[in-house]
Amino acid sequence: MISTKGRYAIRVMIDLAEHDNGTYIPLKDIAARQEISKKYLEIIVKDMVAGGLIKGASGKGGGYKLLRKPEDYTVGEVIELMEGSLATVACLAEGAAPCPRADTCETLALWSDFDKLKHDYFYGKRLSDLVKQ
Amino acid sequence: MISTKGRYAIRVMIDLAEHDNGTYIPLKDIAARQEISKKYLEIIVKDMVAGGLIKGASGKGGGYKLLRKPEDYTVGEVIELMEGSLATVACLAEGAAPCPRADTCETLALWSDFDKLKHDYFYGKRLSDLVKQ
DNA sequence: TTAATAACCTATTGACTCGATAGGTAAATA
DNA sequence: TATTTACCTATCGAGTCAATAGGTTATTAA
Repeated sequence: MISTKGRYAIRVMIDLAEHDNGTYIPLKDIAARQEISKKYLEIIVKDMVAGGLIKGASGKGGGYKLLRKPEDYTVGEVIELMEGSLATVACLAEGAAPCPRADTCETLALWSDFDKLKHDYFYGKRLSDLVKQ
Repeated sequence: MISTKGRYAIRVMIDLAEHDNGTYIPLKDIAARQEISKKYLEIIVKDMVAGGLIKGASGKGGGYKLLRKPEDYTVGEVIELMEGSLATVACLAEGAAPCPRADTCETLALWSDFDKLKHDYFYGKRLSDLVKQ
């Protein structure tokens, strides 16, 4: 299950893309449009800034904006950043301890084949694919 | 992420398929072969019995056995039973409250298309596909 | 210069899940 | 009748999830 962190992050990205007019978009506006607690969103956009997805500016006239064009973001990178990993099972996550049963594991291919499918799907989707014109 | 419940359940199914000789297989043996705590497996096989995947028999000579042939089990049904749902996001899980934003949600198709892919993948895999000859 | 705005920071919360462990009871067979 | 085995209930510590709360710093417009 993808948690609110990943899901809300994508909605923030879409909102920023749809309301991009060169200026910074205040989180207050995004929170109102998306009907998500602004306080909770703060935590999420903080990670998005740290991860290089968006840029923030303090003070009056401040807010957030995208760093790239919508077609240059993949959904996969957003989810992976926010959720920590896209892996279906723990042993396939980045930085996981090597599994001692890997050589004889009869389910490894099941999971890794699916992970490939998942990776291709989400890295094949771009932010621009989600934005309404 | 698929938890140990789903993953261990599949390994139990594979173990039962590979050691099926008509008799019941004691959980002690499965636990030893799979290197999983027998006590913990008890919780898991209990759900598997309740879900109609396997059958248990008490007493000496007892244990567990499959109810169908390996080719008549799909991986999807095992995971879905053990994890409760195969859904990627909460709003698409069976019995979820209808989302008030569904009509205008710009991410719904993203998730439901992926869920279809996932469903097809896991319901397309059979237990017999995982068993070594 | 000051008031307003908005990001940024740290901490805490309650509910829940995860992955087990523990100890006991009932059933079936050799 | 002793042994084996499933079956049952309860509990646990650690962690995650989805927020809430309150304060500080940065920036700009009046």
